[in-house]
Parts: sequence; C-alpha cells; structure tokens
Amino acid sequence: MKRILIADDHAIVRRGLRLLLLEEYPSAEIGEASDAETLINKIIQHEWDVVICDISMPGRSGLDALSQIKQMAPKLPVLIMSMYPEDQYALRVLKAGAAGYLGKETIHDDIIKAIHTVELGKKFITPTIAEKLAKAFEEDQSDQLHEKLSDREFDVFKMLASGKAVSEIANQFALSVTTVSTYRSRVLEKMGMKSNADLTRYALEKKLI
Amino acid sequence: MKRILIADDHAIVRRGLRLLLLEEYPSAEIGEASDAETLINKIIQHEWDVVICDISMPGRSGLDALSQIKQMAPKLPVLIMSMYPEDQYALRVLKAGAAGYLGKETIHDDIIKAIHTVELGKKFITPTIAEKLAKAFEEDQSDQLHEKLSDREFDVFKMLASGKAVSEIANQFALSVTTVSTYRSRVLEKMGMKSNADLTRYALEKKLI
DNA sequence: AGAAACTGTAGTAAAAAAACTACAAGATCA
DNA sequence: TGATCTTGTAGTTTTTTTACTACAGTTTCT
Repeated sequence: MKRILIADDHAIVRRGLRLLLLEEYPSAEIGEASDAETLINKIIQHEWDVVICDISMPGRSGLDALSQIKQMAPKLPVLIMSMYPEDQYALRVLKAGAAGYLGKETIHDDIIKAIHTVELGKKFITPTIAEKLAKAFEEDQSDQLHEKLSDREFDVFKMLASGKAVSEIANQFALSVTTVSTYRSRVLEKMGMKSNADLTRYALEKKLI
Repeated sequence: MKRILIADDHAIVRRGLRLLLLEEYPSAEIGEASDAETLINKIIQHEWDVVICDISMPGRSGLDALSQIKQMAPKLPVLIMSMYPEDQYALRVLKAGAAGYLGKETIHDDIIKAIHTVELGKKFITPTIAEKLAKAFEEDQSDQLHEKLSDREFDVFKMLASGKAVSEIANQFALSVTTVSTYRSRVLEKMGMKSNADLTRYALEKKLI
C-alpha cells in the first residue's frame, strides 16, 4: 500500500503519472499537487512514502520546495523530474537532497525502478548521472563553484558580490543592462544560489573580493 | 589669493555664497558646480584650496562626491553644508572625511572662520558637534553602527543582510512593501552604507547572522 | 513646556531588476 | 559529423525596488 505524492503543474503529466503508477501498484494512494505550496501542505497533512516532483513548477519553485521538504521531513525520498536532459542540474538537485533525478529520457520502467530504490532509502542514480557525479567529485566542483563560470560571468559575479548594481556593471562594461542581467541569472543558476547576498557570502568566504 | 569651489544645486545659494566670500576675500577665485559630476570634473581640472559642498544635491550625491574627492585629493579640505540641523549626520559626514559641517544655523562669520580653520589642515568643529563627537566616541558608536537602529529597523537589517528581498520581508512581517523599503533606506542611511552587500559584509563581520 | 528628532507606517510615481526568450558562433561529446 | 551545450549578447514584459513624501505618536534635548 504505497502512498505516493505527485507534484507537477501540468494536469496531463499528473494524470499520466498516476495511471502509470496505478498500473504497477493498483492499490496505491496517489496524491497530487499542482504547485509548491500545495505540495508542502500535503506533506504536512499526511505521511507519504515517496514524492515525485517536477523541478520547473511556476516560480522556480522545484528546488526551493525540495530544500523545504528536506528541512521538514529529511527522510522522505523526493524524486525530481525534469524536462531537461541529465545535465549539470542533476548534480545540483542531488546536492540539494533529492533521492534521484528523472530526466526527459526517463521511461516507464525507470520510474518504477526509481521508486523501489528510493523506498529503501537509497538513491536512484542513472549511469549517465553516475558518471557526471564521478567527474564532479574528481574536479571537486562542489568546492570551487565559481570555476564553472565563464570569464564574463565571473567578472559580473565579482562585481555583484561586492555590491555593484546590475546597471552599474552594464555601464562599466559597456553592455546592455539586460545582458548583465542574463549573466547574473546564469551565475546564480550555476552556483545554485538565489540572491546577491549569497554571492557576497561566497566571495568573502573564498576571499575572492 | 584663495581658490574656493562651491557645489550646490541651487543657483541662489551659490550666488549668495559667492558674494559672501568675495566680501571677505575680494580677489578670490570662486568656482561653481551645480552637481556632483561637475564638481568632480572641476577638481580634476584645477587646483583648489577649499571646497564647500552641499550634501543634498540631486541623487544623494553629496556623501558620494565626498568620498570620491577624498580618494582623488585626500588633502583638499571639503566643508559640507546642509540644510539639516547639526544632528547625527554631521558625524557621518566627518567620518567620511569632511573638514567640517556647516548646519542650517551657520552664519556668515562661521563660514569665514571655517575656511580659515580648514586651510590650516585642521577640522572646523562647532561646539555642538564637538559634544556629539565626544558622546559618539564614548559610546564607540562608530564600531556599533547597528545599535543606532530601532527594533524594526534592526529586524529588517538582519533579513536584508541575509539576502531576503524587501518583498519577502514585507510578507513575513505583514507590512507593506513600501514600509519595509523605508526601513531599508533608514538603515542604509544610519549605517552610512549604500548596498545590501555592505549590510551583509557588516553582519558577517559582527557575526550578527 | 516646546521644539526638534525619531519611529512606525504607507502611498505614488519613477527607475531598476528579473524572468523569459532568442539567436548565432564556438566547444564538445558521442 | 551531427546533436547538444556553452557563451556572449540583447529585446520585451512583468515584478521589484527606490526615491519622495507624509503623518501621527514617542522620545529627547533645551
């Protein structure tokens, strides 16, 4: 009698997933949430065995929700789904505590396998991701976040970290404000951070400024 | 043959000051600037003995200009004028390197006296300010900037320093965004800082977060 | 007691930033 | 050698932030 909670903003996806799961576990209890808030509430109100959560719900909230869940219920396994291929974001998601990453190539069997795996408290790692993990580990990527930045991104990063406004930076580099803004987004994305203050903290810690 | 540079955005004030100065120094060379940029340019182009600068030129630029001047020409004495009474901001101005603070009660004689004083490389301090200085010193105010904040301001300060957005804070305290924004302005003003990154740095240094 | 300053609060309007989107050229991986 | 990623760049639209301003209680000097 599994209790599985699905979070995705597309009703179609939820429906598909539900059918797929019921096929395997006919008597399972399936919950649905269409946004991060509902997801959190359902987790508070009820116990679940596994959560399957799309990362790109409205408002970038997949990762946010994940960290919130990890605080509230550290043991509840959360499988993160994504429409993106198994790129570097998979690592970030795992770092944030996900029990597994289901990329866009994921097929039926993978999902069932993933559920079995994470229920045992283990992580579901596809071979592709395993390799990335190994590489990341070797490069100690997690400790040198900023090395993943391109030159331009790094410039922008340093200036943001020291408190410069996007417009100031644009001015100084003679770029459009939106360009600098895009760099900022990428920097935050790549470094898995969400505010300039995080950048400042990081830079201070690493003595980059 | 004194060379005095006046910076104020009101033509009337510049004119009045010019006449007043010429009365005392008939052969003085008087320069005028109506905004911070012009002020900086005139300082680059020409040597001056004293600068008299209003603190509230368009865009909060009085203090900014002062620190820029202090970097370019550390020895050039800058007298800061202000329409505000000699309150706590006088201290901030002095801390930023001004040679003296001329408040709204300043009279003719004070200005002349101030010029004489600062030309000798000394600071022009009125008794009122001297007292404030002493008190500030005693309280080591300069090292405990955050103690000047009110409770609400301090709350907001901490949250800003840890990277919360104004809107998040407003939400959490159930206040209007503009209210929180006002607190932010006051915090920045009181602490003599200009960006959230400064707050973060300060808070980290003092281990407040 | 009275003036001046400080605090908590918010509206309006203007400015800035963020999210999204797009695209071409170069890098890379399979 | 294609397919996929990354990088540099920017426009549009939506959301946030900021600058000003205001105002009524409190507190604080004189």
